[in-house]
Amino acid sequence: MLQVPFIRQNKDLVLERLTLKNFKELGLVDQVIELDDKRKKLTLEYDETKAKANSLSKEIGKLMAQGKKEEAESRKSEVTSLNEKLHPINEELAAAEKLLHDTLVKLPNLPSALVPPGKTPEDNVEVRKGGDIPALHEGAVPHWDLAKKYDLIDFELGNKISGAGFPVYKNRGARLQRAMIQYFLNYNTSKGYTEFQVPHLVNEASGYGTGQLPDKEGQMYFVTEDELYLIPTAEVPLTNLFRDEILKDSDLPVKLTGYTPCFRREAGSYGKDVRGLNRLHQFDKVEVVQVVHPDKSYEVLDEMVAHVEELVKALELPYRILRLCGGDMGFGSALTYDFEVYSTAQQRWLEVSSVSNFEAFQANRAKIRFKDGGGKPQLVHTLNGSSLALPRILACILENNQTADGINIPKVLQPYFGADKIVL
RNA sequence: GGUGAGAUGCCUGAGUGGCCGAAAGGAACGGUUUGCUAAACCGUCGUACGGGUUAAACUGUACCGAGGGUUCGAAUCCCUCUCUCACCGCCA
Repeated sequence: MLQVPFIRQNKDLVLERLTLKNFKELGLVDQVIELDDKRKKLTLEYDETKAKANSLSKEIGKLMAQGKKEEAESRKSEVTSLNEKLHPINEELAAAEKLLHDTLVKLPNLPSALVPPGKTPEDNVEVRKGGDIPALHEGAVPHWDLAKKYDLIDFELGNKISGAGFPVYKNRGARLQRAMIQYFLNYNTSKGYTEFQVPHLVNEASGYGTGQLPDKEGQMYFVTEDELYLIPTAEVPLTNLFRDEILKDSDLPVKLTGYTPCFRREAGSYGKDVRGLNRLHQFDKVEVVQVVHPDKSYEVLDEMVAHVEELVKALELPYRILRLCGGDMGFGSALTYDFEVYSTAQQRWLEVSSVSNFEAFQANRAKIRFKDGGGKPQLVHTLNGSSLALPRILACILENNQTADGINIPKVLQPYFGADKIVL
C-alpha cells in the first residue's frame, strides 16, 4: 500500500510510475487526495467539537463535587447538543476513511527506476545468463515421460486422490525432492538465513498483509469452515511473522528461510503450461525473506539475486535472469528478477524463482516498522525470493541430465540423494 | 465437541464511572558512580491521526481484544463478536 503523504507530495511521479506499470485507473490517485482532504477536514471538525464536549464534561464533574447541581445540569444539555452534532460527523468520517482505504489498496506499488517499460513477458530484460544448454541424446524425452520410465512421479494417482495438478512423487522421485529441500535449506542457513517451519494455513489478516488479499482472492484455496487460506507461498506466513511489530534497528536485517508446500488454484491455466510439472496446484518451495532497513533494500535485492544464482549454478542448470518489465511485475513489487532455467526437452524456459523488493508496500499494509534510537517508528522494506521452487527444477534436472542409460544427479545433491545416477 | 476463565503498554500486573494514556515492578535505553563487570542512584521509556512550526516547542482527538449501547462523562456498566488459556472428551 502506498503512503498517502507520499502520493500528495509526488503526484506526478506516482502517475508516471503507475503508467509504467501499465496501471489503467489513474483517476484513483486524485480520488485518494480528495478523500484524504475530506478526511482531514472532518477530523478537524470532529476533534474540535469533541474537545469542547470533553472539557465541559470535566467541568460537570467538578461542579457536581461542589454540589452545584443546577449549573451542572445546564452544562449537561450543552454537551448533549454537541454530541448530537458529533454523530453525523463521525459517520461521515468513518465512511471517508473506509473509502480512502479501499481506494488505496487498489493502487499497486510503484516500479523502481530500474524497471524497464513494457507490457508483456517479451519486454522483460535479460540481465545475465549462465550454464550451457546440453545436447541431448537421440531418444531424449520430456520429464513426464522420464517420470514414468523411471517411476518417479505418478500423475494419474494424483488425479485419482485429488485431481489434476496434484502429482504423486514416489521412489527416487520423492527422494530427489527431499534431497533438494535439504540442500536448499542447508545452503540458505549457511548464508545466514534462519530456518523456520510455519503454518500452511493463514488467516485473512495475513493474506491481506502481504498483498494476496483482496485482489488475488481467487488464487488461494480457502477453507470456509475455519476461514483460513492455504498459503500460495511461504512468503505469506514468513513475512507476517512481523505484522504489527516495531523492531529495533539492531534487529535488522532479518533473514528467514523456510520450506513449505504452496497451494495455488491457477484458475484459467491451460495447455502446455500445465503439462507435467510445469504448473501445479500444489508444489514445494524453499523461500527466503528479508526484512531490512529502507536504505539497504536494493543492496539486499542484489545480494538475494546473487544468492539464488549461486544455487542455480550449483545445480549446473542453464539459466537466465530477467528484470521484469512494468507490465509483467506483481502488484506489490517495486523491482523483480525472475530466474528461468532451460528445459531442453521441452525447449522452453521455465520460471523457477522470482526475487522481489517490495520496498515499504507490504510493510505499510502489515504495519512492520522499526525504530532507530529515539526516533519515530518507520516502515521497513521487505523482500523475498524463491530458493527454489522445486517442480520445474526437478523437470529440468530430469530432462537436461538424461542420457541413454539414466539420469545424472547434480554433484551437490548426490550426498543427499545417495546416488549419482538414476538408472532403470 | 463440552465446560470454565480470561483479553490492559515491550513483559508481569494494578485499576469497577470523572483526579486514568493508565499505578507498581521488570526489561530496554541514556547518564552518574566504578580499575572492569555487577550493584546502586538519577533520567527516559506507547501508537495513530490532526492543528502548529523552516524544524522543534506546544497542542487536540482516538486507542486498555473488536464492534455497538447506556451516561454530561466508560479501561471500568450492558450487548454482540473474535481470540487466548485451562480442564474433560476424541485423536496424530
